[in-house]
Amino acid sequence: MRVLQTTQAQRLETIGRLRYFEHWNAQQVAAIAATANILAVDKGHELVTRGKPLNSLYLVITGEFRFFVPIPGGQARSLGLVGEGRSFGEACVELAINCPYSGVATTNSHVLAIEGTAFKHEVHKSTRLLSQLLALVANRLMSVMNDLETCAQHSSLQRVACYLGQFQPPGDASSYAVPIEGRKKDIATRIGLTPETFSRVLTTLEQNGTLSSKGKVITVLDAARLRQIYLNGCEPGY
Amino acid sequence: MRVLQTTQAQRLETIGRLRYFEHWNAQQVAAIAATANILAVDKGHELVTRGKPLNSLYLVITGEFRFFVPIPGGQARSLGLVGEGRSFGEACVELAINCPYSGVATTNSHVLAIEGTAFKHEVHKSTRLLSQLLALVANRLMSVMNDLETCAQHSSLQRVACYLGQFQPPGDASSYAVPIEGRKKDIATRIGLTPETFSRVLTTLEQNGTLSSKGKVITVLDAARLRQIYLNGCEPGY
DNA sequence: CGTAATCTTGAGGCTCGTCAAAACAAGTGG
DNA sequence: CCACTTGTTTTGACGAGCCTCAAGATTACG
Repeated sequence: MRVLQTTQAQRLETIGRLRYFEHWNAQQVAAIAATANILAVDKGHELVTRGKPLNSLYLVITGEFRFFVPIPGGQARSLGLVGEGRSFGEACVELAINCPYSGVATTNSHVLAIEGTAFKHEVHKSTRLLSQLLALVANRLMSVMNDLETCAQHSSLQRVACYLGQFQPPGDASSYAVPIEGRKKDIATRIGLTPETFSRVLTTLEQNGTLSSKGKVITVLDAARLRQIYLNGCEPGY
Repeated sequence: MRVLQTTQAQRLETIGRLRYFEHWNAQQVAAIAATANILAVDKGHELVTRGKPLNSLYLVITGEFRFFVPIPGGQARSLGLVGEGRSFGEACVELAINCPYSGVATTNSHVLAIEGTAFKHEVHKSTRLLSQLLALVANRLMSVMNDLETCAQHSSLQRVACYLGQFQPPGDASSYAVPIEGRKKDIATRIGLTPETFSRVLTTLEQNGTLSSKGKVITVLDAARLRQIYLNGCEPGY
């Protein structure tokens, strides 16, 4: 990881292109640009570490980051991916606490690192920015609650069914595609399973016609049956 | 559950006694008091339900509520307790989404129900109130992340060790008390175990001198060993 | 003091994790 | 374009750990 040498003008320009700052006025942007840095992060580098202080918040300009909770002597628990234009670290910066997760670059990436205190200072003067940040943190809370519900399911079948059910579009289409970003391994650990078990469950569900799994493309074919599996658990026949 | 007939003066007086509103000025308090109600909730009544809209946020005046995620055909996953002076529902109200958890009164309780739209309207006009709410939601996020980490542990021993480790006070005292509010059953499901397994793990840890468990009082006696269990997992001898 | 709820203890079955190896996919350099 | 490397996914066999069911002990409460 290295800090790119940038001028204030360059940083302003970068920030100006990010939708994250679309409600920020020129003065607010200038204040945080003055303390910001652009970092080049190599693939595989751990930019933030669970338990360590987090003095900046980060915005992904290009590339992608994977987040997880490390577990002593075992598979880390995945939390998800953050791609271009999205951010992380707000809640830690806000509370000035140690980071509860680790994050590594999945690709060579560029990130904008914004000094936490400057960010807080600007945001806390504006109801508009505070509202925006509040919504972001609240959404993150809901997302984690959702994960928590999924891994609270008893059986591996139910966990997978619960996970896949999230992606059902509004309406009652019985067939829909499930987006798989990143590795299946990460989906597995995210819902509290090993990659092996996750793979086995997918083949089971494929064999009984509930879904089709071809490489990185999973398609739910029978949403009603998926829902039955979720509700009934280990009903005989599955 | 019944709505108590109250006057604006009574509601103002109730709100005035709650620390939650200590940074609210008279005008702000008056605005939400106008839309508020005081509810008497019987023990066991489910005030909020997972998946249902939540149009109010709630403040517990007297009594206590238990929150959980219901799981089809099995033990619900506990989320924790909310006692007097504390609140719930902010994040749902903010995002205007369905409630991700259910909550029941553990005792006959009185709660202040505040109309969500009025609350939002007032809060979003003030940087001070927004900051307060942001901190509250961020803290809740961290709390859930913490739970998530605990139930991500592999073995039941590690989960319990991880849970108990949270309560270690700063410094390196090897002995400390663990507060148990509510039922052990709820601690168990909160960390992804059955009550039976949780009970067994406690007796195991008691037999090897790591802690003492007498009814509702758990005392960690050997914090260093607890930490070893957490780190090493199924090390022989435990 | 009696009823209800919670907690503990016991026995057994089954799911899931572990280990290991093969199949597959993707990216690299010649 | 193809061999090679690296990393991910799949498949198989096996065993441990946890959940389930059930009954007893303990606590809380009216």
